[in-house]
Amino acid sequence: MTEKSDTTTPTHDLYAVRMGKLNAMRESGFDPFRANWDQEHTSAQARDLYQEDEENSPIVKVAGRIVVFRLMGKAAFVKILDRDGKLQLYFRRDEIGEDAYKAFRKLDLGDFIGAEGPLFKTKTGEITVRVKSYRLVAKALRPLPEKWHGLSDNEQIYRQRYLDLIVNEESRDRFLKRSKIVSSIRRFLDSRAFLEVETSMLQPEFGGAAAKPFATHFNALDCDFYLRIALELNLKKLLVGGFDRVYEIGRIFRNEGLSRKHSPEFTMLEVYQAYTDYRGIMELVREMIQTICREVLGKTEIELHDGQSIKLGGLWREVPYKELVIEATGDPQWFSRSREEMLARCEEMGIDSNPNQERFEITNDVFEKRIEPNLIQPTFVTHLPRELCPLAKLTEGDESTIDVFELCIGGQEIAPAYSEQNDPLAQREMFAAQAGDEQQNIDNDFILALEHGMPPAGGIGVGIDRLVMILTGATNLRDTILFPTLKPTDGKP
RNA sequence: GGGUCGGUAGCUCAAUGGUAGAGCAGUGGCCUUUUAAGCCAUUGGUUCUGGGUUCGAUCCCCAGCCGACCCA
Repeated sequence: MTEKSDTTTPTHDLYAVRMGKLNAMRESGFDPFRANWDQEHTSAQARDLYQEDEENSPIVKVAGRIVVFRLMGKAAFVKILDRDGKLQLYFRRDEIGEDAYKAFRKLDLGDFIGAEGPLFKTKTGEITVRVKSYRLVAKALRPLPEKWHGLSDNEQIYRQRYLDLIVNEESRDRFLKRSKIVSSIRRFLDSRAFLEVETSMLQPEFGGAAAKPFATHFNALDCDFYLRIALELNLKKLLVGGFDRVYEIGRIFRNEGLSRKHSPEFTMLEVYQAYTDYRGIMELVREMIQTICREVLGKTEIELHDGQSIKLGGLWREVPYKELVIEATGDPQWFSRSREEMLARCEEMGIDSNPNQERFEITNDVFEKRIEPNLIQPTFVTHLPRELCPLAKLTEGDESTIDVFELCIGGQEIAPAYSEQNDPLAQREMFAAQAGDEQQNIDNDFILALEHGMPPAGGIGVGIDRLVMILTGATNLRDTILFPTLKPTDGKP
């Protein structure tokens, strides 16, 4: 393996120097790759043990990667990084002995060490371990990126995320928050008696959303399968089966382009609750996001780069889709206009709209380009046109719209929610209308389930990556995904 | 897919149609409370790839690859 990495990446001096140090150690009988250390305290735990009365300061045993190395003759300051962050260590020749100090001087940035000693405060007040003994427990053969500017080459950040996590604190912090957000979601839903389930990713048919799937081949059955594009249909079958509060957090795949806001694989939370409707879900999702804010961020206000802030506390604005469109177009009669009239108005407004589109699609262009980007504060956009989703119930009294809301925050759509359609006959009609010439694509399996009876229910899908983006101030979806999809490199590193 | 910008040392970045530079990292030396530690010395380059123009190209031109941003 070592030879292989030598051929894929040119050996440079920094690598050779570190290899030399490793070989010298091995020849002297110490192999850092066979060493270990009992880490008894994380950096944060160690710091918590500090006592002003330093005589009584306990001995701590810590371990981590060396990220700062300041050598000053017969003493040195080192900082190690562990899962809780950084901790400063102070090495002195007269504390650890001549031989140990001599070996210590040969350590490199990036090496993993364990260290033990009492705590003290430096002149500038930083809690530091006065090292009595230490051990090298893994050698880094390659150098870390530059300590001050970190790593800024995007491709390297994504392909070698580990380097980004080591040197870019903001990135490290964002991924820690992502994990906490997900576990906070689980706690919240579990506490309300929702059942977490896992449904199939590999499916013979795909459905539940309008998106192109990734296709794959199942050799044993010699037929094509698809990676799921939504969780919806399976979860509703579980409502039929009597699991009347379910959720799934899982990866879904959509065979579309990449952009700042789109990734071909992303994480979706879908929640279904029986005996409620979209209004009940409205309250559920607001409370869920507010709980996450409290637990993970400790606040409900998020500062944006332009000085504005998103205020997630309290009640959220609620406004019908039609009202927003009429306001944006300045045309109270918008919804009775012809396609031509709509297109003409779009042109006036500088909106590029495909002239072959249906009226609802043109209207949706107005929404996506002129309305959504301005919905910075959390907003429930309600009563969308029925054509936009075939899986929701029609609004009583206005059958041109459906009982849904689209939650927008920070100018992005975060979560669509519906009063779920449970009338199998209406569902079949909606599917048929949508399928047009491709009636064979109607999901009869799903309708069969509905025919057995599904309780009235509300449901919601939350794009976790986008939620993390908003809550952590990321400007690019890929900054919230540890290993985002990239073009292949043809085997080159 | 289109437009704009970029690709130079391990990392972050300069520069020039005429022998390619800095900071950090590395190496050697000084330095026992540093905070991007400091001081002295020093190693390190297929300037993304392939063509072209030119006496001479890292720079100019063309094509390609990769990336970022914007648009579709």
